[in-house]
Amino acid sequence: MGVTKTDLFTEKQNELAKVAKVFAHPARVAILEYLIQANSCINGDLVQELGLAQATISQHLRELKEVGLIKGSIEGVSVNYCIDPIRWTEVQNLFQDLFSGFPKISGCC
Amino acid sequence: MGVTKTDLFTEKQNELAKVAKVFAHPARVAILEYLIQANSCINGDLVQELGLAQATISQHLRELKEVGLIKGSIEGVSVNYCIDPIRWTEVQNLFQDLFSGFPKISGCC
DNA sequence: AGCGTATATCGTAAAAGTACGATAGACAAA
DNA sequence: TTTGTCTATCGTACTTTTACGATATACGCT
Repeated sequence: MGVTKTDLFTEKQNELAKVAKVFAHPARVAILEYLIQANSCINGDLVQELGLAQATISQHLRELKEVGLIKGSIEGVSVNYCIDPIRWTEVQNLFQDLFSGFPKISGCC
Repeated sequence: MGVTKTDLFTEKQNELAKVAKVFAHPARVAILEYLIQANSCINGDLVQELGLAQATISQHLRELKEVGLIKGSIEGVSVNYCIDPIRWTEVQNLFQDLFSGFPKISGCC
């Protein structure tokens, strides 16, 4: 995207935006869902599952890893990826805070 | 971004990604938070509050409107924006479904 | 050592996002 | 009607994202 003026916003707003960016691509959502039901997976699984090129999957995995939602452990030739439960809950709370901040009662427009 | 191969993914994955994209910018998060605490606001309020150009705010408001999270009603010269409670809950559930799908017990890596 | 498998990284083309000035349209007040 | 105010849209410059082929690296096996 273009330049984002992060200095205009609070740390929490920037953090939420950064995490949301990771959810903002169906491939990464699909990877997370696959990880949830399979518990763990390797890059190759996802190439089969999603039909994207290996390089593309690797790139998505890196972005998921960068925000801490997943972590990988080397298992011989391959790398085993899985969800980080601590970070997962952390991120869940981040969204929860925003969503629950809105009182459904306040009818307006 | 580049081209996203939406046809490779489920409708729900694409929908979640599309909504997440809206949260993926701190300005839009800030707008939503402002709307939550103020109940409603106009474009001009946000220009003051956020320090972005009027055209930029308008652009962000449009994206929020396009996914249905907010709606605006014309009020004389200005437009009153507020959160759509129905859509808000809908989106909340979309994220909730993903987050709650992961059973915290499954230790792995 | 040599081969096959698995992954990460580099480089790149195409597309989308961000921000803003300039402009246009709509309304209220003078 | 003219002026001032508020908002949306257009056009544009710049940045980031997406996807993939090509390549490099690392490991296990023979």
